[in-house]
Amino acid sequence: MTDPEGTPAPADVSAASARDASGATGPAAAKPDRRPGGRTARIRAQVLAAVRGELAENGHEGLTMEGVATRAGVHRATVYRRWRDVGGLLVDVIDAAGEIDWQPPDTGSLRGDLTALNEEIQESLTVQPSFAVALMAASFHSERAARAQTRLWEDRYAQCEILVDRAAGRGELPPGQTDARRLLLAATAPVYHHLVLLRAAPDPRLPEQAATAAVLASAGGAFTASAEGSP
Amino acid sequence: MTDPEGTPAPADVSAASARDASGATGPAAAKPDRRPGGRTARIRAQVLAAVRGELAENGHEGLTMEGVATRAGVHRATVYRRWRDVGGLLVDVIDAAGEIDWQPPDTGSLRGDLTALNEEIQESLTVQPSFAVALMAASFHSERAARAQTRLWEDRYAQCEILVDRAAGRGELPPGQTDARRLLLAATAPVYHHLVLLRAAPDPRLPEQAATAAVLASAGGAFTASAEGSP
DNA sequence: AGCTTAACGCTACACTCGTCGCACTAGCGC
DNA sequence: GCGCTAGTGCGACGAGTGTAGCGTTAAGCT
Repeated sequence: MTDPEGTPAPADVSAASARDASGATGPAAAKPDRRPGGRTARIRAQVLAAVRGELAENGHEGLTMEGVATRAGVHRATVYRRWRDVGGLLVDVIDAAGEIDWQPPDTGSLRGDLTALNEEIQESLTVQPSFAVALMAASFHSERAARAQTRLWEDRYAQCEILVDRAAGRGELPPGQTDARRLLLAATAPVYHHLVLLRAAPDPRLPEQAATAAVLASAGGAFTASAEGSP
Repeated sequence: MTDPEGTPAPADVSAASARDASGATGPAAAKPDRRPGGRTARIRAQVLAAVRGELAENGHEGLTMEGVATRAGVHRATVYRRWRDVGGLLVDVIDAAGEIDWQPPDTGSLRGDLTALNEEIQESLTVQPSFAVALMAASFHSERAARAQTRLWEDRYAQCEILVDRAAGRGELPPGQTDARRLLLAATAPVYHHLVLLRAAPDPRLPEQAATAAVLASAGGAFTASAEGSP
């Protein structure tokens, strides 16, 4: 009961149909899709729609396996077999959302880019229902949800490194290799911190102010590898 | 089932004995402590010790009401009556930890203070068992735990504002009223973000680097009220 | 010491959660 | 069309969760 996903093998049921682009693991290629035909696909669509509906009505608190199954018109056992737990449902919903084609903002200035990025983050944490908040809540119970959350943010940050490259090309950053990851972390973390940990009301000026602070810090050489903190 | 603490009145059972210093609310004063005598206090001590023990052994996942009751040698119903849910237990444990006598660091420089503060935060999120992580997990399920978490961090940040005041007195900050809260947020948020959301391994240099970045940003006037973002 | 009653122990109950075995439906290949 | 079987529906079960009623214990007060 302490480790809900201790068994490694039978957990790829939903991953088989959802995650095909990044199927770099071995067993995924050996068993790509046994029977992806009409009924299976239809049930998956019904269940994912039910997850979205439940999330919209009851929030991430009211997202229960039985509620999803009832709303989808599917038996509980089917949902348990294919998605295992709430984290698996959320992972599949997010993967199915197809946000791989997300692009970081490009406003012409580093400060503008970071501000736009922060506004996106603030909205993703504020909008109802918030998949980001639901995934965070689930990540404390489901290891798969935790990995999905880490992967999601990791991909986003990797994509956002181009913002720093572009800024360096425009000469907005001081000479020396700036650590893009630390700059992005400093710029975006306050928004997340303010909304999730402090649970304060969203401040419409915070995205810009956090971005400005990060730009100023980088102008001071806080994120350059030639600074003092690196051996 | 969707709202475990919809009833407002009977939720102050544990608050009666735990929260006496900040009893600014009305009903707390009307019924301060009906019978705080030997048995009640002893059972509370046993239960809170059991919570700490369960947390240390099984983590915040394995923290269940029945496990706590069994370990404390107390009946389940008693734990349910006095603490209502897991969030109530955590709230009481944290209140009982007596962290009112916590003092922000004083190293002689703003950067040193913020670095020391960040190292404390990093340790509190890294140490096993981490009450901070457990409280975060519980805050997604229990409204009382969420409020306790907000209150805890709010108090900490309020106490830390003295760091900014001292730095201003030493002339480390630019002229103009600096927003202490935003400075602290910018300094501390990256550590939390890095460990919780990105779930990355603790970086021993991150506390110092985040503190340095915040100091540089404040030197650039990012947190002064006379800057552009304030009407 | 004796009385009052808040608080605890105990039993029983209803309910949810997650799993298992079996029957059956419907893709898929022939 | 016709088998084969992956996938689903169904019912039942065990374990865990939370509540209610009632008897018992012991704290607080005179």
